[in-house]
Amino acid sequence: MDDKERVQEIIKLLSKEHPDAKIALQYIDPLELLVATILSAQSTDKIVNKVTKKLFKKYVKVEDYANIDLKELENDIKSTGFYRNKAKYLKKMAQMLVNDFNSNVPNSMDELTKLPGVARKTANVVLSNAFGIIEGIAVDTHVKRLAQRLKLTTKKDPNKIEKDLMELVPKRQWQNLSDLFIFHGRRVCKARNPNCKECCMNKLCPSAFSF
DNA sequence: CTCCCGATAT
DNA sequence: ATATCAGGAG
Repeated sequence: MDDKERVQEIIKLLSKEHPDAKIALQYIDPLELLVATILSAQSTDKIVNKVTKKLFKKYVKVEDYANIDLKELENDIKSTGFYRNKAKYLKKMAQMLVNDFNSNVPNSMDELTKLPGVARKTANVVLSNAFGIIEGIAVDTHVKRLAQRLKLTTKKDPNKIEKDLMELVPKRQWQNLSDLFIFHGRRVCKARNPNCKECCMNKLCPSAFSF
């Protein structure tokens, strides 16, 4: 069986195991999702959701981020880590949204990736989940790790991994693939001590039991 | 490539 | 103690 057939079997098995696989970040509009996704870098959805619960009551409009004192914003997001960079990105991003995008979150890859702190991963998450627009596959640390272990790619660069996956999987499954890999990566195919014994697709994985 | 960085699991 | 967590910029 070639890789295209193998990945279809993988998706089938993962869908059965994780029928609830979908984004775990809490948000009610594109701005909230954009902010939550930026905060999620090298953090967990659990921590981000805890932070945004308070954050989204205090910051409702882009102007609220654009006008805030940087130190205060840093303090509000501190527990997500990388808080100085993230605060700087959020404020500059909000200023750009006000100045160049009429205070709205844009809905195209080109426009989103112009924003400070937003590259393809964040843009893909916002486009697909907030706007229903599929332009690519969100390759985060989990998608990267699983794609490599399953040998669906030989690349290291997330953008190249995204390209390989896009050629391997039909567009209608791009979103689901990302969600399934993230769920499975958190629960079973963990970075440390992956649970190959309990993994539903260990027969399809070249790396199974090799850790 | 390095740097950013607190919270959590092992 | 240390690796890792829904990354991106310089």
